[in-house]
Amino acid sequence: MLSLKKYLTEGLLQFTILLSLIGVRVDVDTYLTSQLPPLREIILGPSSAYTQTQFHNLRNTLDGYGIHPKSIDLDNYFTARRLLSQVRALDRFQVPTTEVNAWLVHRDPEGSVSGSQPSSGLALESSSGLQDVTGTDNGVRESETEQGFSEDLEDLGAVAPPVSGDLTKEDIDLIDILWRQDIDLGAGREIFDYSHRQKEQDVDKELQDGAEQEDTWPGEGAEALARNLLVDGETGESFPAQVPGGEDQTALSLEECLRLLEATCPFGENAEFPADIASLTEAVPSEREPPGLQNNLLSPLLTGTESPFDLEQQWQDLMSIMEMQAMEVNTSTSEILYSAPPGDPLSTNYSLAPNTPINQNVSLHQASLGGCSQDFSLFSPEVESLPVADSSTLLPLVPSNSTNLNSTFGSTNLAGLFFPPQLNGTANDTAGPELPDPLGGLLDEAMLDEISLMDLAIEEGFNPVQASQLEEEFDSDSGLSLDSSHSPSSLSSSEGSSSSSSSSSSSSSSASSSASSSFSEEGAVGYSSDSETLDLEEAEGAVGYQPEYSKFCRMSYQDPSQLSCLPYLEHVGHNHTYNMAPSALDSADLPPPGTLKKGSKEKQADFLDKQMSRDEHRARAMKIPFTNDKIINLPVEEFNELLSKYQLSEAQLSLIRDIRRRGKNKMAAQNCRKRKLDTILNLERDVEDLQRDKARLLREKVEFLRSLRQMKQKVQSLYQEVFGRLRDENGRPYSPSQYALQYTGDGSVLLIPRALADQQARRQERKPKDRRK
DNA sequence: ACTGTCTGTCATGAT
DNA sequence: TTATCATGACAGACA
Repeated sequence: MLSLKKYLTEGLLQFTILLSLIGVRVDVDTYLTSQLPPLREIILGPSSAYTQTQFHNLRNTLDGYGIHPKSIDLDNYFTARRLLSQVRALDRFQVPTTEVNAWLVHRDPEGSVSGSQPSSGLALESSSGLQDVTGTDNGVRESETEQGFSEDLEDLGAVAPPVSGDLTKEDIDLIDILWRQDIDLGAGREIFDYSHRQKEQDVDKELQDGAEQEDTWPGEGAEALARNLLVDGETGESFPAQVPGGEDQTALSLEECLRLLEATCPFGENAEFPADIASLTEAVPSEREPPGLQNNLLSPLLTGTESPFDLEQQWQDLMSIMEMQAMEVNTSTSEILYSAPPGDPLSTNYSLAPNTPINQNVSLHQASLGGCSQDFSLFSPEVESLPVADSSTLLPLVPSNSTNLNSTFGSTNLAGLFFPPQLNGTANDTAGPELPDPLGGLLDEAMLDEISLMDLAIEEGFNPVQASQLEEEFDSDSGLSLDSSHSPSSLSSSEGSSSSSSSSSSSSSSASSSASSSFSEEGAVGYSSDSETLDLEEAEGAVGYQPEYSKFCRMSYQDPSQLSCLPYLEHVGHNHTYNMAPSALDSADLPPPGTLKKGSKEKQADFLDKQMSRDEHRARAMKIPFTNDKIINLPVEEFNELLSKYQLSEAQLSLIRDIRRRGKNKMAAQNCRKRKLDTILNLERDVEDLQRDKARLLREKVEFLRSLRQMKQKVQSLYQEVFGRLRDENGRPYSPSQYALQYTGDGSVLLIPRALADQQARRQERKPKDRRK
């Protein structure tokens, strides 16, 4: 729990930084107006504070384009930037990992990540990106750099998890500070109110719960968001669902970007397409957005389609962030899945599995993981195969899409929103049927099959594990309580517990009870023999073998199927005389040879006599002059010395050696059994731990897969979006059947002929297979 | 009487 | 070689 809290705290800080670096401010403001407190708190607070710098950067940058800093132009700017960095981020989708988060936290704020993550999208900064070519001022570049960094964070899952109830006062204070800084920028203070935060936390809790119970919130969140999207929390500007101005500004920004893009790239073959578009998290694929953005943005280059400001996109952004937050919680400790080529540019995988973006999820759907089942529904074949209510969402260039906004947006079916645009080819040229599947390589069949199996396994293992955890908590107490309660004759044992071995089941239990205070955890060191006749003197201090006894109880308690504690306790009446302390053994003196019959002087003599072992009786019969304890436990030298002191017959010596041998073997057997039991218990614990780990890893894997799917869908939509905006010299769109975008390792985006792209895709597809072999 | 468990003992191998 | 230990197998005691 502590680790989780720590992680959440760190995540919050990371997320703060992240958001500050992202240009999501305006969008976030939109979210602020929503009824989704957690986002408002987590996102807005930090972002607004850190965005201050970003904000000014943006302003400076935007000034060059005549965008008013306080106007809705910011929205446009951010939208444009988001698109660019989305495209830019196409080549660095990565599985979020905790390790990476840490790395990001300590990362140089400069944003020069290329060294540590060569293939990351940050490489774009150094690459011949759009900005570089166009020679925009440094401000832009910096902001983009930061944004790229933040995007990386997001891509890597660095988004802070919902803090929920664990939000510490420091966190709140930090957020408060950040918000205060941001108030100047127009961010509504009410959003930062603690009450809001409480609500947010509640929602966060739901989100976290969703991590295990898998998302029941989306619909509500979407509705709430939809209701409140209309007001910009920071600027206070009303933001109607169909805000014409907003798109215009956004369009302008985009237009500028694209213009730069065009200037950079002649849009011929191999034309370089520096994709610097905003963060992925921020820009959950906005199927709606494209139309609106295109609308006015790309006037010279693109045929714009009109659409209102994209509410759906914002909603999706929100959902994306929330998803990542929720994901973060569960993936806090995961590093395993990160083995997937982290920096592997999408170019590597981009066209590996064209038109098969979703089929991998079949196994997921089949998985019956309880907690995740609902999430799986997002990717379930049925859902994915469902006809998108508004296919236009996937077709940015279709002007008529805007009209369908409400229908789609109103839908609570997330699956529909995240629906991959694979089927849209008919409606739009840009939405080519050959849309590559950049992430297909990450979701290979084997991986998914494994997940399916793990899902099945987890169902079996998870609950038992939890149960065992609870049982372990009871464990220590249960053993003692059972033990003490079980010894009905403890009182009777008190009479002769110091020196007598138990003669019956009752006395034996007394022995065990007395031993409870003196037994040594490590192995049986004592020895006591069965008693057949009364001999109080000789009776060796019978010390019950508490450890083994308790362990049996424990084990049986943990798993009733293995051992039934009660039945075992019934058998406790046996002579559990292990681990007798050497001192107790020494206390037993030589038995008076004549006391073969019950001594009337000692009441317990009867019982004790019965407790005598066969060897003891034999020894007495043979008139062995020393106790069996000594015979057995004395060191060899002392034992030999002892033997030398007496004139013993051959029969006596033989008996003594047998007694010693048997006695030692007896203890050895006890130790052996104890070890065996310990081994079993340890194995049991190991199994439980492994089951827990397995369940945890499976959850993490599921989360990763989910995020991967989302990112893949983002990529698809962005691909279509970007591709759809590309125009050749004549202003005509490129045919997706003839051209394709390809991402290179340095972050640049190339427009290459489809044939070449397919060829490269095939080539890269073989590599992983070869590696496997 | 039967059964399961615990325990002691033996045989055997290892140290 | 002897002593000791470890362990499987067996049998007796016990509930």
